[in-house]
Amino acid sequence: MDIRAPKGTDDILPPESHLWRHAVTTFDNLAQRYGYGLTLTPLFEQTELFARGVGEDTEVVEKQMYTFADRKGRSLTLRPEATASVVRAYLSGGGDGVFKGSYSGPMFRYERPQKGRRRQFYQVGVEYIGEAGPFADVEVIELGYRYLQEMGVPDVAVQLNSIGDVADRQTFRTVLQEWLRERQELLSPDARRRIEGNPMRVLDSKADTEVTADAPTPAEFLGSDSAAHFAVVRSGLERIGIPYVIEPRLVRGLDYYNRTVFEYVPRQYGAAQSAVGGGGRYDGLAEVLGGRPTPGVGLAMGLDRILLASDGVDLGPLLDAFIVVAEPGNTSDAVGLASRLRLEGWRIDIDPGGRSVKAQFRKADKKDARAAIVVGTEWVDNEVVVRDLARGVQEVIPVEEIGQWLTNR
RNA sequence: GUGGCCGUAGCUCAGCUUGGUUAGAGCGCCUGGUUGUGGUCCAGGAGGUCGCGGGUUCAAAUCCCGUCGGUCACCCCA
Repeated sequence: MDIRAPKGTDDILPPESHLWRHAVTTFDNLAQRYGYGLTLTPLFEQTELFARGVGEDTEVVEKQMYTFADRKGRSLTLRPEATASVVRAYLSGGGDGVFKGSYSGPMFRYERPQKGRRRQFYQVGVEYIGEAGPFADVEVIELGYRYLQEMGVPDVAVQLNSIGDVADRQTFRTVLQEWLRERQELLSPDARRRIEGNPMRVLDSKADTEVTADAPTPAEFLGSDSAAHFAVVRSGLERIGIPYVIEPRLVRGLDYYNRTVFEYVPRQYGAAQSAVGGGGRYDGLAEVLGGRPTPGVGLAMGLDRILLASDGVDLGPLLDAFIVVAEPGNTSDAVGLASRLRLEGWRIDIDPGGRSVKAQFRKADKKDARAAIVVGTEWVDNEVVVRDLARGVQEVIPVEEIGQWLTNR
């Protein structure tokens, strides 16, 4: 086999894929409980959407996008994230009122793969569009935190910061730029390059932590509105019992953020890519994309990293029963029984290949079935043997009682 | 884009330093341990161009060069 999956992509097969399905359905259910509706957007968009939405000076747009020309020469890009798409979809649909959307699916970034970083990776997320008030921030942050709890990710720290509104950022940016220019020769080449284009990102660069230890932080430049907003976000989180820590240097890498930004970081997590999720407010994004000014706040969580950080979740047995064909002559009856039980909604598998009873039981075990149903000599009396595989006990019951028997297990 | 480590059975690896008869282990897989019964145990079996190409040598998984691939880290992000 000389054709393999492209660099940085993975095949996710059973049984591991069951965990992924669980991750997605858990998120779907949670988002529904918070009033978010499923929002499906294209996996590729006009390149312009990300260039403008995410920001020309960001790492993502500068060198991580999968961009290609289609047959008519249009520049398209596989989505590196979903927020810009959802906001675009909101605006395309009229862009009126409050919109709460959730999504899940693959994102694409051209990077050197490593642990917890793939070229095709999977995110779940929500966007709360059209609401400027701080309780939207609180709700989004809470939802992400609850999700990590449900996914068995232990000891999650919510790192929180406010980088101010557009005006605050402008003031801060100017001051920070000045401060950085004075220390240019101490900074890494990357950081020096960013002074003009995107000075805030120097702050959370690990290479320059020593130099920037006493640099000005966004918090010192919050206007009264932003400060009040942030105060309510914090008290709101405390009110519902979501623990957080203020991280003054957290600024995040995408240009569209303003005011509240946050990340979820599991403590004691070995891999280098520590954040399993993050998000923030993006009140200016809609305008950048050509829509009317619309506030918004959102969240994205990386499934790959969540599953790495998770202690594990118990999915329970994958099959309700495995049907064992005791003699070749019973195959047709057994297949018929499987059909009926599946129609009733039970998860049933069967091996009609004429293997030994022993082999079929082995398979029942391997397939993680709760029970085995043996179709054998009792069939002429309309009976089967039902065996509880976990307990190792079995009994003979009439065929029509199988459903009842499975229900009571 | 930069750097470290690694490519031997489906998976995880040993063997390579001191080149030499049929290349090993564990797990997994298949079959069996008589009478229709799994998960434990026991026995047997299938399965390998030693990533690929070239070189050195009487002889290369083992030494040298190249190449492709994987992996981890930096940068940055989910």
